[in-house]
Amino acid sequence: MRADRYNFAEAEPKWRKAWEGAKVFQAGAEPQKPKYYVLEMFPYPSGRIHMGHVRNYSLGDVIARYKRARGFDVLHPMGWDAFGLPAENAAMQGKRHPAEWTYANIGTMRAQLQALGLSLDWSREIATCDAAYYGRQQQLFLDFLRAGLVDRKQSKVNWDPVDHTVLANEQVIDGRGWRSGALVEQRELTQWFFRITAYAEELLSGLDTLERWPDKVRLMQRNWIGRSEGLLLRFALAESLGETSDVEVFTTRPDTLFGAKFVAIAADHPLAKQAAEGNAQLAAFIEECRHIGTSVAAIETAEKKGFDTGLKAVHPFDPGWTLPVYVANFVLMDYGTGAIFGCPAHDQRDLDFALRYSLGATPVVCPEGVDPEDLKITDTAFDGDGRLVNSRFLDGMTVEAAKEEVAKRLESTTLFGAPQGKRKVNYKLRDWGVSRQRYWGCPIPVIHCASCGVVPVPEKDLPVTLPEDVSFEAPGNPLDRHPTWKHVACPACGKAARRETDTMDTFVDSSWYYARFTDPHNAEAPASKGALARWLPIDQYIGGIEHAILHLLYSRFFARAMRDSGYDVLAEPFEGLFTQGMVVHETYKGPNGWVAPADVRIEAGENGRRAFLISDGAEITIGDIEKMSKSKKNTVDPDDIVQAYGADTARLFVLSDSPPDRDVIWTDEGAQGAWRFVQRLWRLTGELKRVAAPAGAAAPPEFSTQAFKVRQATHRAIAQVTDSIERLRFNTAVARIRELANELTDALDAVTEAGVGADLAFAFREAAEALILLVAPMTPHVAEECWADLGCAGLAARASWPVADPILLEQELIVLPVQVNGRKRAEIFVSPQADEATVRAAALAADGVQRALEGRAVKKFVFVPKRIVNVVA
RNA sequence: GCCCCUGUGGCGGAAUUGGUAGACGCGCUCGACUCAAAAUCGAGUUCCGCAAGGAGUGCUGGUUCGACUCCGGCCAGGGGCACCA
Repeated sequence: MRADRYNFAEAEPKWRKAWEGAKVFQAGAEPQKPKYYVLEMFPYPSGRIHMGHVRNYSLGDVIARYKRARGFDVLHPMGWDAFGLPAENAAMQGKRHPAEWTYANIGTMRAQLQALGLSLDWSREIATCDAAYYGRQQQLFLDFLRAGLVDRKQSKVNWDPVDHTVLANEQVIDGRGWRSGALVEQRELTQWFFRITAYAEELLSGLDTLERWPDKVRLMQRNWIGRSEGLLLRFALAESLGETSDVEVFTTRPDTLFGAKFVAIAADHPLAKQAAEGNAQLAAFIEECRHIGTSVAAIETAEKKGFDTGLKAVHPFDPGWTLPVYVANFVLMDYGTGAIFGCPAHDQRDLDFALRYSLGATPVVCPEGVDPEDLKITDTAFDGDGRLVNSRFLDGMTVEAAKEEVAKRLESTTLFGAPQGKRKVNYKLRDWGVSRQRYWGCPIPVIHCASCGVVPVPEKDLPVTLPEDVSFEAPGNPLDRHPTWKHVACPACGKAARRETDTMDTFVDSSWYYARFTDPHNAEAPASKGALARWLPIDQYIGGIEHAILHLLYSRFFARAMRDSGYDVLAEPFEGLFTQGMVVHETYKGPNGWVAPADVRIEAGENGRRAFLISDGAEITIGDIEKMSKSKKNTVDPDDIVQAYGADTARLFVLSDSPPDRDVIWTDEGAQGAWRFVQRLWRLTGELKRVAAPAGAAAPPEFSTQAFKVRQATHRAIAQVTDSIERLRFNTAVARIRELANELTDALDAVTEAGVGADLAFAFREAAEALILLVAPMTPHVAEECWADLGCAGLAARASWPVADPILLEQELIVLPVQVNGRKRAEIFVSPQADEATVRAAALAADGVQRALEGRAVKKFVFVPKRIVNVVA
């Protein structure tokens, strides 16, 4: 017996079981079909899923289910980005082992994700903290080491004094640790680095091939890589300082060389250290520079400060012209050469500095149409284009030509036996420091031997597993404190040696997981050749914009590093990328701070919405709509929604209304709207079933107008929903499905049960099945329930995508708007094939057109077939 | 400071990519059913106007038969980078 209401609580688990039993979502079962790899960024097992996860995985699931219906062998896997600091923090606070904490969270979150009915191949589930996974990562590390893509170098690192760990530059936000928020200090340590800079040019040019990536992300990566072309040039010192007789600078503006007023070097430049040896004041200044420079607050307020070393640099084009050499706090040691020449007239920073130390500013570039005599530099530097002035042999040249001329001359002159200048391309991109002094990460598989140096762990000894018996009582790295773990015999000479106790940055874990999914249980290799070849690249990757730079750039690097270590993978792992928006929610503020939505009652009237506390009825303030966060208490727990309305409602809501790349505002009313539609689908298919032909009925030879119209509505919806899904415009796909539901409701209202002939019955059957299949990627459970109720064979999840019949998309009569002078005045009904003369006659005869013309003559008649008519009078 | 994006009803948004602005949903108003409520169903809902009609996609100027869409200048909001020589 068919119930009036759709009971999701019964239906949803039932259909998930059916899918599981039939192994519908297992990838690779049909190798004869084309492959499609859709992947959402895997979650960190923080404890519970949030609405952002629901949105991310619902988006991916629509694509996965749609592509499956279109005949692809779909790979849609799920795993856990399971290493990282929170597990260790939890261990310190809750005295639980990080592994226990992590796997408990994974258990909870897996159950939550499964309750959403996602079409995932759970047989491929991985966790990066599993030795089966990180052992293969260690293998990759050794491959990269062998290929010369790994470095070990002394380096100044960002030290987080709270988390007791080194942070990558990218993990320092506003001078503070990205997790702890503590002010970062600088320390010198020997660190492991991936040589991502070796791929700077390739990572940059590769962006141009990523046509299915958002422009925004490509631009952000481009800026991050930060390519600039310039010139390395050496200034001779008028008097050598010890061994040092010159200083090399990098500049992108060699054309402004005749405007130079000073040379500035970084505080940690070797020359600065040398000069400070006999100069206590300079040494003090250098020390001062070291203390600022980390926090952004300091950088913003810090003035351009310098200290004159007393050294003089000789101008490359005039032996009699010397420039003072300053140590300056705004010169960075790790970009270019750590030294610059300053041209105050054409660089704002240089000007600020020159004004402070009265170094002058001679303009050497004059914009077109300005008299050089009128050129005055006061407090704003001119960085625009123009022609050279005050520059001897460069005078009159364009900036471009002058750059070329200076480069050419300095390349051919020599200083101390080497060319004085050299063209150079510089990048902002730095090598990727991956060492972390942490326990809960992938151990770096090398051994330090006093006699053999750094020795890679032999492959047969992989994985290097984490010891389980560790304590988190003291700060610092538990691996280093462990009594036995680090003491091993050197694989090369057999003498006592020491294991590397650093673990890898967790960004390493997420840089290749997509490759592991192709062959997740391989015990010999990261993945087999065949699996990589079959599944990569990822056809559609989906995740948050917050990973626009780091994760995506590291993954692109990893693919290249794998390629160059002998793996058969493409340089670009993600062919299509989609960055989805956040789930946001209104905030509520009462007298005692933020109030959770669950504790608020909203009243809406003509005069707007007001919020009241449920507990005592007191009115509270409705605040801004913001990203869901615990601090603002504006979160909605997905479990509560699934409990109250079912998974389909939650899925439908996050897909409706907002385009997927924009933020979606969670509202209770909207959730109820989604719930109503889920119920309506059930009722509507029930009503359609009552008048529809049985499943599999043959098409009648002829269709009445009424039946034909129902078929047209169905096929037009099929075409438009398909197009929307292809373009990832799920909000319009949902809207179009709702429109079809409205049209079918109207069609049902217009007939009586007795008046339905074979043709109309066929049309209703076709419509009901199409409606269900179109909505199935979004609300798969109710679709399955309706599908079964309609008597259709098999599972809706296995059914083919409906195909629109082009003949049914054509219309015999169309509505053509008629404008007079660009304003719509009438509508005429004509055949889409109607010629201009016919349309003109009909248009001019229309009442509204006659009225608007007021007897004036027609000056021009514009006719765009199937679109519009415009009468110009 | 530099770079980028976005501005459409009360709200989220749609618009065949230069061709009927406001699809679809939320909210609201009125009505039906009900003792009542919920649920459901029906009608309406850009603004001004009783209406005829007029105005209208942040502002402003332009191109065009025709502009939310293209171009110039402003304004507002959001994001990224940030002493990168």
